[in-house]
Amino acid sequence: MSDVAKEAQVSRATASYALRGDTRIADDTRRRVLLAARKLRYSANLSARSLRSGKSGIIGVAIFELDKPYPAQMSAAISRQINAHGMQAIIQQTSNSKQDEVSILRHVTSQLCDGTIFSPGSITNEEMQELADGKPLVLLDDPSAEPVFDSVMTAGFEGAAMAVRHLLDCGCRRIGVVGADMADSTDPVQRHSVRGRRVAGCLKTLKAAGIEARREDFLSLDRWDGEMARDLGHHLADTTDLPFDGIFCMTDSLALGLIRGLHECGVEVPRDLAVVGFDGIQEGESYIPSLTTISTDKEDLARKAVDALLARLQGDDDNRPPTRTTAGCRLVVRESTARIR
Amino acid sequence: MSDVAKEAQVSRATASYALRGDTRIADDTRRRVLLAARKLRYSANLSARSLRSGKSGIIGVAIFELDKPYPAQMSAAISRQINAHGMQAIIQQTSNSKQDEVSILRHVTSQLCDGTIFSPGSITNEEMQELADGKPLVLLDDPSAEPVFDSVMTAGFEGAAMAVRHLLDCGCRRIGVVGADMADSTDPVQRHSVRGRRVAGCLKTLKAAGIEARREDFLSLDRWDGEMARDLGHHLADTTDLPFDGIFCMTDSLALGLIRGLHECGVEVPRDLAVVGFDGIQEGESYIPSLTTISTDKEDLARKAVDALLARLQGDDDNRPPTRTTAGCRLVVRESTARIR
DNA sequence: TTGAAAGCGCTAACAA
DNA sequence: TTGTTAGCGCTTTCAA
Repeated sequence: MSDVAKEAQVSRATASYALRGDTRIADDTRRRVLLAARKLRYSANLSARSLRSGKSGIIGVAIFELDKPYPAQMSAAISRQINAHGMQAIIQQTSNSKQDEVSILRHVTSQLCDGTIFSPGSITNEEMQELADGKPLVLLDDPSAEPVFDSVMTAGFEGAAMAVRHLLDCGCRRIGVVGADMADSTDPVQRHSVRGRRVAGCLKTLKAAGIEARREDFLSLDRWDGEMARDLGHHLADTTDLPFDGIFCMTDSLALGLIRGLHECGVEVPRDLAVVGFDGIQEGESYIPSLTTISTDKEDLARKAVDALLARLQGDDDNRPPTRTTAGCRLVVRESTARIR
Repeated sequence: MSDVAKEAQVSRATASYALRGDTRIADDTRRRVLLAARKLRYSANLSARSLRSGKSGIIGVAIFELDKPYPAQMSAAISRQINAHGMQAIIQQTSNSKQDEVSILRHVTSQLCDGTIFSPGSITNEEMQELADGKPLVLLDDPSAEPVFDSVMTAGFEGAAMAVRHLLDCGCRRIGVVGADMADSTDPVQRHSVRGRRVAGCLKTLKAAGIEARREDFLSLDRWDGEMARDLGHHLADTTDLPFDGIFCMTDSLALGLIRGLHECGVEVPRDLAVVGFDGIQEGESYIPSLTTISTDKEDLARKAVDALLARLQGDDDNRPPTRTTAGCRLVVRESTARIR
């Protein structure tokens, strides 16, 4: 920077101000400095700036497996949104391991990022608060009953309710749910989780339709993983009498795995039963059959998350209570529920 | 750090050495320092460390669209590999825009990362060299004729040759190629690109089989995008006589889009023609029909890329010529080529 | 084996 | 409107 200042015949401080567009600097001076900077191909040292000012212009995005479609598409959308605000986005993978979550918060988020959009796995609010070290965090699908951080939620309750409503509208009467326990909607720990809210939505619609939900209609899985759903499909198809004519899966990946598993055993969707997913991943559109789903509006989610973070960053009032917004979602009807009643 | 030093009753310098495991510090002293650090929940300030030492322990991964399966799965693998070496990985999206590529190199890579694994889009070697500012770069599928940086390649030539060989083995005689021009293998600019190498592989196998390649069997697309392939599928299916009995697609995403497009017009894979993709994305496994593909070994690619970067980082000899390695790949035969001859 | 002290490149308070 | 100057928290040279 000294070189730039010398070239522009000003002091280092003036150069610093001019480069960052401080209004106190005269237009003419600023122009001279910018010219000099361009000429010398100068760009400010991030470490030094960050050390001194505590700001880096970098926003972190921390999310579980990036090789799964939903988190990948979500973080891509958030990253674009951050760039649109002139900041740099860096994405990190928590791999659903607490150790990685802690390490990211401790070594990158709190150190380097002005703020982070975080998809919490097994870490607690207390741990986050300590590790974030005062840097603002916006959580995606925060499962806490008492929010401590700003968060953006997916519309689990409304979405699942719509999904089951749609299955009923398609004429389904024996509805199964894949990826959760019926008890998840009442369990104090699971209740506010993605899973709990989606189950609650299912139950609401079933109840409204006068259908009694039964525990055995909820098929839990150890992980939300397409391979597990595929195995479940085999298992379901092999039971002598198919117990369901419609299935709601907690995620699109589960739905696609399930459809594949059923297919491998001769049960076809939508011919033999209807399937609805949740998330709206791109893959569902070109799958055969294409997947009916509750599609979360990822642009909307990204916008709300980034806006919440920027509000905190510019925030005059650091102590205002955490906000909680919900991303839009809509039912996208495709082939997987195209049943002749 | 002063606090830690005081707590451990040593000087700040000693604390610094002890924390980083310098051998000069007596075991006993080190233990005292580590204990103090833990007690005070101290962790070193990244900006300060990086400003002073020029090292951050962070490796960058810059890749085009993260919402596409192949780059997402690749960067996830690289990120895990970096973590396995005890370093932090940050992923950035170039969105295939030169502006983003420049911005990432200028503001993050050269400033913050000890090195970067970079998937070049439209940026030139000269620009990278200037922007990287001495920080090592490892390129993924570097298209340059004269490499300037270390790089890891996918086995485009061998893979494509295998793919077409497999189509021939399945009894296909009228083979189409989707996503490239025949001229790409000879065009001086495209020749070393992913596209050019894959086309060259096709041509080699065809020639060896005594089949003359025709320009019109190569169906170019503006972008490697599933939607474009889907449209192409419509178009192909609508021609009175299906011109191909086997198609090799430049990528799995193209293959899935194409199969879907054909399906929408009543042409079924593999019944009416066989399709092979390239990349080995997870989605191909559970698609209906499951996709035969040339699967790039992503773990191998990640390992080679990270090893090359670490070698440069520890490198005694900064001037040794750039290395170029190739990731393994294998033919994975699935339903999309299961034809009765 | 440890400590004192300089300084990485920048920003921001203060002075002019 | 611009310049002077004191650090931000750490690492590393040099001296003890």
